[in-house]
Amino acid sequence: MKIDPNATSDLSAQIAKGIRDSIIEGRLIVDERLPSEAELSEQFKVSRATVREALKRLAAQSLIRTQRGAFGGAFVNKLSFEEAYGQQITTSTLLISMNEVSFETACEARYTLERACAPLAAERRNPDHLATMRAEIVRQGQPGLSDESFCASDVAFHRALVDAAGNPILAFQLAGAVEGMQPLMNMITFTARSREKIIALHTEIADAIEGQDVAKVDKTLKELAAYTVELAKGVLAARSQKVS
Amino acid sequence: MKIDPNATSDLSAQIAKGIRDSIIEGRLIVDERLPSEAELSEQFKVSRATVREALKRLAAQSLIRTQRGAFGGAFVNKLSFEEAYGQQITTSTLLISMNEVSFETACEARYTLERACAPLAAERRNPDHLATMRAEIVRQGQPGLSDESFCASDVAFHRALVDAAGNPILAFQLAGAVEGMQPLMNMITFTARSREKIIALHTEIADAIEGQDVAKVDKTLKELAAYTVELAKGVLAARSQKVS
DNA sequence: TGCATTTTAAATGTCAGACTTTTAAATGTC
DNA sequence: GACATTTAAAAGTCTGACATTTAAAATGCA
Repeated sequence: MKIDPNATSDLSAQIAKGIRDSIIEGRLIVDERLPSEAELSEQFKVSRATVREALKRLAAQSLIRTQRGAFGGAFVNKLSFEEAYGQQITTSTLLISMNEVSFETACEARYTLERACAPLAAERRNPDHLATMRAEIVRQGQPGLSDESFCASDVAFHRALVDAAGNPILAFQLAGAVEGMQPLMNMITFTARSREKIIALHTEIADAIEGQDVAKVDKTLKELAAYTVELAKGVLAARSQKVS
Repeated sequence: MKIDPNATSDLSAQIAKGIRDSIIEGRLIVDERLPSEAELSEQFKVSRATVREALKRLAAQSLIRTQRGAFGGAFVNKLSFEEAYGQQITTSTLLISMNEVSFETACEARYTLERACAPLAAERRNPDHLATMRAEIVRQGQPGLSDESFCASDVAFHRALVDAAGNPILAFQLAGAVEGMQPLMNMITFTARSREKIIALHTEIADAIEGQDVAKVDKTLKELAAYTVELAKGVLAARSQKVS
């Protein structure tokens, strides 16, 4: 693994890239220990500080973990679903908030993906998933619930639906679409009437999932998507006024 | 923004978290300049080296960019779709390769999502998308094409399909599912006969997209998914033998 | 011998300070 | 006014030291 002497980027970025490629291409395997910082600084002919910056970059992507003490060091990290979810959500949230993505676009993406999960969820759902969905529906009906808590419960409901599909890769891809929308959703004010309607739709969805009625799930999710966009219309109008 | 004196993690991780939260929650806005490294090291009462490690962590997530020279510094970075795609693909690839995700699971996720895009793609496709798909089909028929190049062209074909849906957020979520599977796909040996069959299916898909025949696209994608899993069966058998 | 304790060495984490390189603004010169 | 030069601020890099953590190795004791 060498570093390009006439590259434009920083040394620490180059070194990080070299190690990252080694991990991605399997030359470094999970739990393998990297050479110590001192050894790496010799190998790459840079100072320890520079090596450390490179390692921090990799740590930020959960590609390595470090352990102090004798026989410690940097180890190739087995990326867990948990960590991957977190990164995915951070990236999605920022992507949506920084690129003036319209509510419609984000909403379309989210519900398109959710509807794709629905057939699998209807087929594979188990009592746990159904119980979670029912519990969240109850929570959503609690009086005095803040808009943010209502949103969080909404996310939990949909998360249960996605989990019911029983495909962790699918769940991972969807985490971003569902949770990355939360900032946008949080701008909505949910009136008592709109909450009632959403809860009714959620109940229909849970019933249909339980009854394994794929067509009904699809239809209701479509309705929910349309209603969500409608609710957002007011917010969007207010936002565009603020800009002008 | 303060740092917890009895936290377990490193100072650089804590500082990075503090700044990261500020960005995510909008207290720091796009293109805003952070204080210089020297100023940050004063604010947080740590050395400049520690501040730099924190900043490198943020740079690795594309949350900031740095510029040298007078009036340079660290700026909150507007996360581009390009950058987000890259991170998403890296994360997905590692997640799949490190967690013994079965070919079936990854394949199911990928085709479930792709099928979800299909109706939108059929509706919104423009001549560019169709041209790209046709071009990739031609490439796939070239004699002497390596398996890896065949795979890469396959990815490009499906990328065009996803792009045709005209929803960048959807495209972003799918990038991981499609491209993250490449290492698994690369394990398959594509015989002349299997290539022929895949090309035929691709042609059917392109035709159906052009003709805006949603049902046909869906049916053909389903077939393609099933055929891909079948092709992988041989590889999977070989892999499980190697383990035992 | 066997167990508890202490020591030790190797590693990361942090710091302080110096020097290098890049960059754009300020200044000077024609 | 156009071009060259200076300058200052900032990131990038290096060096060397010290602090802290950790597990293995050595030691001591019953």
